Amino acid sequence: MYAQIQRSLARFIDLNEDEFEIFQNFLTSKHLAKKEILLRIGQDCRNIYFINKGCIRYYYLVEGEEKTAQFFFENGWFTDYESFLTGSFAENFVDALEATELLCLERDNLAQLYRLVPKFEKFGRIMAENAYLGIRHRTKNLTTLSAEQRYLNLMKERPKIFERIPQHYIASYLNIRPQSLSRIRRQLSQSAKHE
Amino acid sequence: MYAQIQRSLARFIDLNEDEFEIFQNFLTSKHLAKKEILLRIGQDCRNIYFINKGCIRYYYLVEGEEKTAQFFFENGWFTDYESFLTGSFAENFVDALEATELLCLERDNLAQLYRLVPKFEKFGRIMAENAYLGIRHRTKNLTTLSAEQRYLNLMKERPKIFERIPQHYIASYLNIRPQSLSRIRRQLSQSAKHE
DNA sequence: CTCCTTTCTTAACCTAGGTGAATGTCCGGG
DNA sequence: CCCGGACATTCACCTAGGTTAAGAAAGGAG
Repeated sequence: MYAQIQRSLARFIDLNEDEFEIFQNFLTSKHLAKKEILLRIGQDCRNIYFINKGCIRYYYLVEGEEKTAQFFFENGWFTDYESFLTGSFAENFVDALEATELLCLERDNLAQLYRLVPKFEKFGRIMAENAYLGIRHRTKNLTTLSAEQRYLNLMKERPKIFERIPQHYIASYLNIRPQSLSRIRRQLSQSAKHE
Repeated sequence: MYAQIQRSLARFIDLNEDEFEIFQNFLTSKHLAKKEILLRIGQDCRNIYFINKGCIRYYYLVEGEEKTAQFFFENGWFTDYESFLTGSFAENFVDALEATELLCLERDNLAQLYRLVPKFEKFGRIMAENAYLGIRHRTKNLTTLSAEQRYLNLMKERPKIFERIPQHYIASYLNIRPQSLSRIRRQLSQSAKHE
């Protein structure tokens, strides 16, 4: 149950047995059914989550329409950073696209960890840095590439997404309508034929 | 010279005199003329900068065209995070829009600070967290608002920008062409008249 | 297997914002 | 004070992607 998270953590900070045990004792586990909602808008996201198994969608609503900001898979970490860091109400939803198993680390426990094992400041820092690098990359894509380029790019960078996630969610992640994604796919397959 | 940075730092971490002095000794200062380039694409951004005075533009090139990612003013911190954190070559430019005075903290010195004064891990973490929150906000704007809404929004949130920064840079920050910003401004002023 | 829901595709039409080119304005340097 | 270059505006035209509506395919519950 803790093998994956231990491996993931080891990539950020060196912990001895005792330190990892302190960490481990702060964790709780949670199981989500497919489509189950983990976080609703207006809630306080008090946890950082590690995904042992499954797939998570992070999204928000704009005039009733769901906009997907990110997908997370096994061995990934996620949280609603705005809410987690500032204690403010989340402006986002999180749900499970598959049956999913999570490990949860509460904000207060992380704060305690910072005190008990100062090395965890580094963990917190690296989490934030990675979150930053990820969204920076995404934003650059969104502002500089056409929809078609974003689609091709995503296929190259994260082909796994196309094996597990329904197309209309992918469209939403690409910030286009499902119809537009269909159109792009057709155009690409036609221009491929004519070669 | 160090009064501003001390005040800014105090909002993140509590330091005693000695600790601040250690920090201060790691700083160097730098003066930029208007339009002077601080960081070029392909360079390694080895510093975090604090702005004592002036105004900085952070941008990148897409097919020869400058895309403004952010503006920074007095009492703000900035760096090219991708490059600073990973040591990779910067994909961005930084230049001064006005005569600007900076304080510079080198990557290696920050790493030393982490060792000498572990509290600075918290500083590093909060820097990264703030960078994350900032870009997240911007990305949400870019993906959910029309150009006109982004313009109105920016006027409300950061009116200072309009007093100091030429309009074509603002257009670039809004991710539209200068012509489009002109059109939007005209439309707004006309619809204002008809009320 | 059947029915119902969800997902995907196609097509006709629309619109926000890009493009290119011309004109006007302003500002700093000689 | 004047000239050249940078900046802003306007207009005519274009196009990527949105919208609406319909039907086809796929998949889960009973």
